[in-house]
Amino acid sequence: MDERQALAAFAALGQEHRLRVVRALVTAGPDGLAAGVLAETVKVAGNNLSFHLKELSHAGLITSRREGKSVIYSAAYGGLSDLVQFLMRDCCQGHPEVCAPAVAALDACDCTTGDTLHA
Amino acid sequence: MDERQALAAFAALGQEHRLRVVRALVTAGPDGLAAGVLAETVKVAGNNLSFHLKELSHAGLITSRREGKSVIYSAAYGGLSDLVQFLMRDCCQGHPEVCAPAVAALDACDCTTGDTLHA
DNA sequence: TCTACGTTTCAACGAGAGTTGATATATAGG
DNA sequence: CCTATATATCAACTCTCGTTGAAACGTAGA
Repeated sequence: MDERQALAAFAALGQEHRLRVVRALVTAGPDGLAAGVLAETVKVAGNNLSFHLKELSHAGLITSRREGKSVIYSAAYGGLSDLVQFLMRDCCQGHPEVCAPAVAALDACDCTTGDTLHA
Repeated sequence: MDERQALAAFAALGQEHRLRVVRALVTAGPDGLAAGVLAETVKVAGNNLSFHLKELSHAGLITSRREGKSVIYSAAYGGLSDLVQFLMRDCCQGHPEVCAPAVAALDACDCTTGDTLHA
């Protein structure tokens, strides 16, 4: 991920309604949520939400698929991890203990309770 | 970290000059960089940079200390990790494999080459 | 085909963010 | 004390972003 993409992603997340959308989709999991459901969850008018969803999609943070009359949005987990990686890259110039908290933060994720990683 | 803080942090990072400042400080390490050096690095006028540094500081992403005539800024690694944690919290609702890439992204950090973590 | 529903697009308005230039504060040295 | 350096503050302007309302598009069922 280059600076331009990261910039778009952070700018997208720096907006109340868009951040709530991403959080809702991250917790919702890969099944995602319909645009209408998101509109109720985030309490934003449909047309306005559509604008934000477009921006999030363009920033590579969410993906969409049509299912009948509904459009289902889901979090782009790959894009999110790329963003985290961009932010913390080269954080350990001779001082590994400094950015350890950042890694520990993600370790708190349930992902790591299994033996999928750190095997 | 609550939503309001995360929002301020993401909004702060969603600006070209501020993102470059944070990246410069993250790679610089805990020793930090003087405001003047940052101004040259990011190529922003001093008065303008001051405005951005204030915003980053208020967002909890950087800290400052005075050393003689200079003011030295450094990355607030704790704030950064809190932000990452906020973004990815509850990402594993029954699908641990989904957010694994995000953790793997941070694992690529040199921090994890030592046995400080995952012991 | 017609109607209902869900979602998207468009133009216009209002509010806020970023830049600039001038000015002010703080520290160090002569 | 006076000057030079480093950084911060302020007011003004410009421009972009987010919201709103009206209208269009796409899909499913009668």
